[in-house]
Amino acid sequence: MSMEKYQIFLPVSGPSSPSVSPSSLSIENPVIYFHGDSENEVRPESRFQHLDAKNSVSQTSRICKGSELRVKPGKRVGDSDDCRKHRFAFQTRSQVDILDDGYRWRKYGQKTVKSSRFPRSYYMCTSNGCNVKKQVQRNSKDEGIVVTTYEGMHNHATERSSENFEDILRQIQTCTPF
DNA sequence: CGGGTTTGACCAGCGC
DNA sequence: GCGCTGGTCAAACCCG
Repeated sequence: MSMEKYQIFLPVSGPSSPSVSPSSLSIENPVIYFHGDSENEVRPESRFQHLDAKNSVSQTSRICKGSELRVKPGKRVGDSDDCRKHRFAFQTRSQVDILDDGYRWRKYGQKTVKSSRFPRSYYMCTSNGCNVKKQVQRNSKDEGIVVTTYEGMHNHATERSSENFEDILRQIQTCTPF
């Protein structure tokens, strides 16, 4: 794995330590991208693009762009704020799509996307009042890589301990200040 | 029976 | 204006 693959994009605001802990996975060469706060005029997308312009980057920005604009009458207006304020994407090399991050997720949709030959799955947190969503998709260039995009902040604690991956995450962040 | 998944339909934004 | 695309809904279904 190249050194460049370990570059990490830290959020300008938002979760200081993302609750991402696929402890049940065989994590190999995690590649993590954090998406900054667009409200603060920070455009981390450009930094994304130099690393992986064709995959998770463009999709992440498209996802949130759509979520901001598409608010149905009387339906979850708060989603747009969460999306703008807290979102990040990361990649893991894994055999399974679903990351065990300690939260409970309900799948609410799956779509085939044009940019990838693999379907994109949509999940929402099942905790009452928690509007966090995530999207999971395999990298079309490398099907061993799973791209996970989180939107929003959990307003509750994890249901299970997720220390294993947090340790890994901490090590990565320590090794690669950006 | 309750909770989660599947899947087709629907809707809105965007590009042409 | 229209078609394409992505995100969400919701009914049907599955499973413990």
